[in-house]
Amino acid sequence: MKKLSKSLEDYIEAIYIASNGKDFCRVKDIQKILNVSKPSIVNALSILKEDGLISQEKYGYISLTKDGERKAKNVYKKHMIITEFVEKIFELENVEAQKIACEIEHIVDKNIYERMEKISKNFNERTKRVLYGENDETDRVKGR
Amino acid sequence: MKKLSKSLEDYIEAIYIASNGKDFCRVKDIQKILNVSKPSIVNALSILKEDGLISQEKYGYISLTKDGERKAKNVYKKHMIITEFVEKIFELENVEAQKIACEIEHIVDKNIYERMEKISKNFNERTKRVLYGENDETDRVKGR
DNA sequence: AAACTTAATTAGTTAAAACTAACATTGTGA
DNA sequence: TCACAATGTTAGTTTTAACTAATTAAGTTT
Repeated sequence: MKKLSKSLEDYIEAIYIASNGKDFCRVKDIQKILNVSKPSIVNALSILKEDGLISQEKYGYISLTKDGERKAKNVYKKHMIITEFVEKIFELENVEAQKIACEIEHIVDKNIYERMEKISKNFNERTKRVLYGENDETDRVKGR
Repeated sequence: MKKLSKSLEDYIEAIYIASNGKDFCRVKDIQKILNVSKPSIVNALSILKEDGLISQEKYGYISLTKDGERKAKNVYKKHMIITEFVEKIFELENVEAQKIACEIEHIVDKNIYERMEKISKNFNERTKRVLYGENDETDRVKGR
């Protein structure tokens, strides 16, 4: 299965989110999520169709194929992991973190987002203090 | 001063690096750094010229203007900060970190890379242990 | 200084990803 | 049911950033 471009990753992720539990969505649902013109979407859909990641007949519902769903879930998971990581490590609002995740998700490979996941899983107040170099219990013990 | 596109940021950074202390460089020096064709470089130079960030006469040396140098230093500094951060937090080789930094540097804003800087400055073995959830002194004290 | 090599430029093309305007289809309310 | 609104598609354009091939200029060597 060949690699999708950044923008196609965004589209397939948006289709997944737009479907929201159901097994289909429509162009307008994607539009709400991505804020691009309908022709842009239609064009992207035609490529995803060629790649066998979605199916849709003219003027009809859009749905992910097995392959497409696998792909979409991957992208989405990555997105979630990165958002959480960015949110925690830089102390950002979710909305802000989302924005950054959107861009970073096309850059980082598995190795890295697995590390992000690990770090997030472990993250707490102390992590934050240690990270930003504020004093914590350990420092007091050592008399600094 | 208007914002440069990602690729122009890369070009101006490359010019800065290619100049390497001197106050000029040549197209071929940029080519070594960016691995793009000469026409691509020439085209980028024409835009940077229009924007008043570099000066060059035909077939001549390329040099940054005051504005251009300021801009270039900014981009370069950002690049260094991000590289260091990525290197430390994900335990990557410098080369790997560089690659990621190249892409991320066009995404993150001041607020974020200042946080990166802070984190890097403070980073040590203990930070790493805490981040990845391995036991350290504090844990032992607490008898976990 | 003529010939050759290296470097830079010009001209023209390509590809990705967006857009607008115009058109087609579907669905709904009067 | 027919008209209108909402949705989707087509066609054509624009922008950005790359490319190759061909040309021109500069620098070196003999």
